[in-house]
Amino acid sequence: MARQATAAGAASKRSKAGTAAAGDPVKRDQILAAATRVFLASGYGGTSMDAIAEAAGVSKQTVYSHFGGKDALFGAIVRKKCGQLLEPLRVPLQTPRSPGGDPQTVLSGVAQRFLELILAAENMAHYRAVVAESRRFPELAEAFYRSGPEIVVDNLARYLKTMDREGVLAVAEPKPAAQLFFAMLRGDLYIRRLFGLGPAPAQADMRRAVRQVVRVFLAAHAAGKSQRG
Amino acid sequence: MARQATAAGAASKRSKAGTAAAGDPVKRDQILAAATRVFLASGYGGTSMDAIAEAAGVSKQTVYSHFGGKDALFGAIVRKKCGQLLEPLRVPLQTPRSPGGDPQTVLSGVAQRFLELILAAENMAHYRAVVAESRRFPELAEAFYRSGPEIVVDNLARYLKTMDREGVLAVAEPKPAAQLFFAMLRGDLYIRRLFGLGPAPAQADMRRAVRQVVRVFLAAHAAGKSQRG
DNA sequence: ACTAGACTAGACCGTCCAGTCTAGTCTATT
DNA sequence: AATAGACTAGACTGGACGGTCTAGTCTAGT
Repeated sequence: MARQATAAGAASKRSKAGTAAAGDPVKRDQILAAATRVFLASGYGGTSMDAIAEAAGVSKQTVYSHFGGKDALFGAIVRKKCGQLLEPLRVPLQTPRSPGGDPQTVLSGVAQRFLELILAAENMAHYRAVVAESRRFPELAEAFYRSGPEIVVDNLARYLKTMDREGVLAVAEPKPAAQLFFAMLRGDLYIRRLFGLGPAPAQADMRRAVRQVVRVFLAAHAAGKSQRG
Repeated sequence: MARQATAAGAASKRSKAGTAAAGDPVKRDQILAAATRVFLASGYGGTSMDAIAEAAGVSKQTVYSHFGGKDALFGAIVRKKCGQLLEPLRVPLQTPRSPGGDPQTVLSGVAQRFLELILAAENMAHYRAVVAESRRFPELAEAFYRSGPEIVVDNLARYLKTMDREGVLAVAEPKPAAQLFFAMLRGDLYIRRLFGLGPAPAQADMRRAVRQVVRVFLAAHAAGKSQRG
């Protein structure tokens, strides 16, 4: 554990040389990629450092040089995936009062993308790992929440607020409404998948779920209603 | 692992003697209770058989005599908790068209009980354990789903079907509607708790969530609407 | 040619742990 | 008193694993 200082220090110092050839960062990415695969497939406890080194095609010592130890490596891969989580969701709400989108279209798009995201095998595994280790690594659980659910909700809440202001929808409390919207999408399709029951849902299943959720949400927030939440 | 036959056989045979004094089932329950505590607190991988034996105040060998090994013991405690899951929910829908319950009251009751149930620390831990080990023990994940989410949904779906038939609500597809209802309750309150963020929610938070969910659900299924789901 | 630093292969250490085994205790039946 | 069966305490085995260490290779810059 004290060893990491050596390697980390050396690594950050080495960047002075402009040698674009092989070296540090490539190996690092190899390890990160392999570790992601193995950790997400077998969980923290079920993964050995030997297995990671082998999967990365790298010596064990190299793993320890780049990352300090098992905990740190696990943390690194979880955080990295957290950072990538929302990439597919950065599109929709840049256009809050855009011309080409009535609420139903916008919400359907968000819902569809969100559903695809959370049902993707890799993200399921990520979620499972975070939940499983939320006791051992509470910071990771928090990081996940902040970089996933929270951001997504805030984005939608902002959109809903705008729609409310413009009289298109009636959303007295945008944040709880947005939370509910995404909660609805973590429905049966999701928990069945989380438990590994049955095959991956078909596109048709997902579209049906999206339609249902959007329909219910719009029914509750049709303009003119005075509801909160 | 082959050893369990000996003990199990002996145990089942011994029941001929009517000796109500100490003996088998008491120890068994001690072990089960302790194992539940330790497993749910530390997860499968983080729990040692020595720890369980000590927590149960029992010799290690006794643990192995009653249950065949670690896997079997874990399976036993998870299944047992699955069986107990729904006890607090067996009350509500015995009265589908009862006199004293408009849908809002009935649904609020169901929602409140469900929310209390899934937010209880012990059940959270149970859920976390099942999710974490759903790869290693897929049968347990399935058992959980069948004895938890599925039953609850079917109950509510039956109720909604009745309400639809009587024209009190408009629920074209009872089962998806019921699934959505419970999905809404697994909202922000729930995932924050699942990740161990923040303190246990106050009663007021829960009541607010229940109100929101019931309001949205009823808005979408008000009698007269022709919606599906 | 020399050197420095990243890398490899794999031996190695200490620890933890599932599961087994032994020796002995306690209780109840016969 | 003798016996049988459940239990206890704890030593023990075998293997897995996190992490360290050694010896040596390969590549670049000097």
